Amino acid sequence: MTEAASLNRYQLAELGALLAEPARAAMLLALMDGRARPAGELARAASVGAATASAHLKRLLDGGLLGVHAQGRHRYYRLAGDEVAAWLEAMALPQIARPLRPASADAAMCRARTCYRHLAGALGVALCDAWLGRGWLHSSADGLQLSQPAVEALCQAGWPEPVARRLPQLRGRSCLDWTERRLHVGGPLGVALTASMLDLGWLRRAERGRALLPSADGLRRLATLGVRLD
Amino acid sequence: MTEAASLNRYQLAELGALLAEPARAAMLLALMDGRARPAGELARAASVGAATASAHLKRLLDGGLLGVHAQGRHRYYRLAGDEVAAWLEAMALPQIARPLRPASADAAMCRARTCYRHLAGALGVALCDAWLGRGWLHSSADGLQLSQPAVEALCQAGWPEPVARRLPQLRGRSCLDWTERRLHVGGPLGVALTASMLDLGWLRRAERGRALLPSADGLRRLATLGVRLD
DNA sequence: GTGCCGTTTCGTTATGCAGCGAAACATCAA
DNA sequence: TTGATGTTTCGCTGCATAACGAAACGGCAC
Repeated sequence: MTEAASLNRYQLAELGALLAEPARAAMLLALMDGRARPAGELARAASVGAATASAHLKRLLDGGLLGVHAQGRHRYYRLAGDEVAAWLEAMALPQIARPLRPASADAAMCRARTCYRHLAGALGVALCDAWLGRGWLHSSADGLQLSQPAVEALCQAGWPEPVARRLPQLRGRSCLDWTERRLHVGGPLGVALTASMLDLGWLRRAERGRALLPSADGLRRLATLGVRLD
Repeated sequence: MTEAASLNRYQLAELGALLAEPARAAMLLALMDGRARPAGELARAASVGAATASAHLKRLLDGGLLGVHAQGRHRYYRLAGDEVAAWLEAMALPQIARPLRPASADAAMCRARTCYRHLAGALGVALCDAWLGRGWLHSSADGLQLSQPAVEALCQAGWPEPVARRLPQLRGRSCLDWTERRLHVGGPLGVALTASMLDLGWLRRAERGRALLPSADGLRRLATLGVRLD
């Protein structure tokens, strides 16, 4: 059976239908940076009324693509999980778009961005390569793991010690980077690393979109950890 | 801009809409093994009339997902290229399907299958790993290349010499395997290797679907080339 | 030539669904 | 309490399009 190991025609069509509306596509794209957003903001992002947006969000929720948590009179929607983010990333990858229309490459996005909630782009790939090369990351059956020497080095570089000490307990998932076509660190480990770098001010989020902007200090610190951008 | 480096909401919706119809999804799934099929056969695969199928095929063609070549009174449709196949593979990957419905894993598909026109699954990954380990494959900026010692070994194992001699001129593309989550050899090199293994009878296509069945002889020969299935 | 077959085009019908406004519901701030 | 704000539900209209049958257009065989 062609579809035995993956989706059958109805499941595939159902997923396609969820993307088939520009309003829903816009909402999903707006959520790809991993932040949760209230319904009204998503309605504005999609340029539709509140009632329409609500209906679309319900469909995406029922389809398993979104999660939601209520807080006061707001309902915050987010992508349902890392798999959904990875899937969307793959869906929206430029290779297939290129023949349709040349994609305008955004330099900052190529350099560093969030892939859902972890670091991707040239910087993410450089980090993964460098640390694998130094033996700071090793891959086992259940994913990537940080070694003890890496923890020491992170502390040296200014990482808060209690946070660094917990990192080896987290598992990383290698995640294919669509602009670089090489692997970077995702999963709980990738998320934790990225969160710390944001906290430390080595990176900050762009006002809009998924780009991450490394600070001068951040680049210096990363260089001492073997991570260099050409 | 969120979508700067990839698709905007309209392009994403357009692609979604192409998948959103079970009939079109069925046609695409039927073409994922890389073979070209006439319109009538696709109509039957999708369980719709000839007129309806023709309209769907036109939409997929205009959308850039299919290619076509006429031969006599038949028109043979095929996926537009490797990127489309890879994109569909990503669309239909089981991770996102799992929460919707547990996917029934097909043992033969997991072991060996076509990823569009090249070998994927456990066997494809094993081949890639083994040959990279032996230095028979090396990766350069523009992809994977077969080394001369590998050519000699292939000839030893029964590969037709003129074919084997041409292999180092072909470039391979490393392709992420969705069941194994590791890389295998795609691109022109992967296609050529797979075609030869089919010609040699080391593999044969399953009657239906994308599974590839290795013969006892094929497994023996592959083992002499370092490729082993656990 | 004539008939057969695979395919596309045309014309038609019917259905699914996106969109909005109005109203209901919930939460927060006076 | 009352009013303001964020969100969902309901009812409605209009449009896009999937489906089929009939007919037209090719290529092939006799």
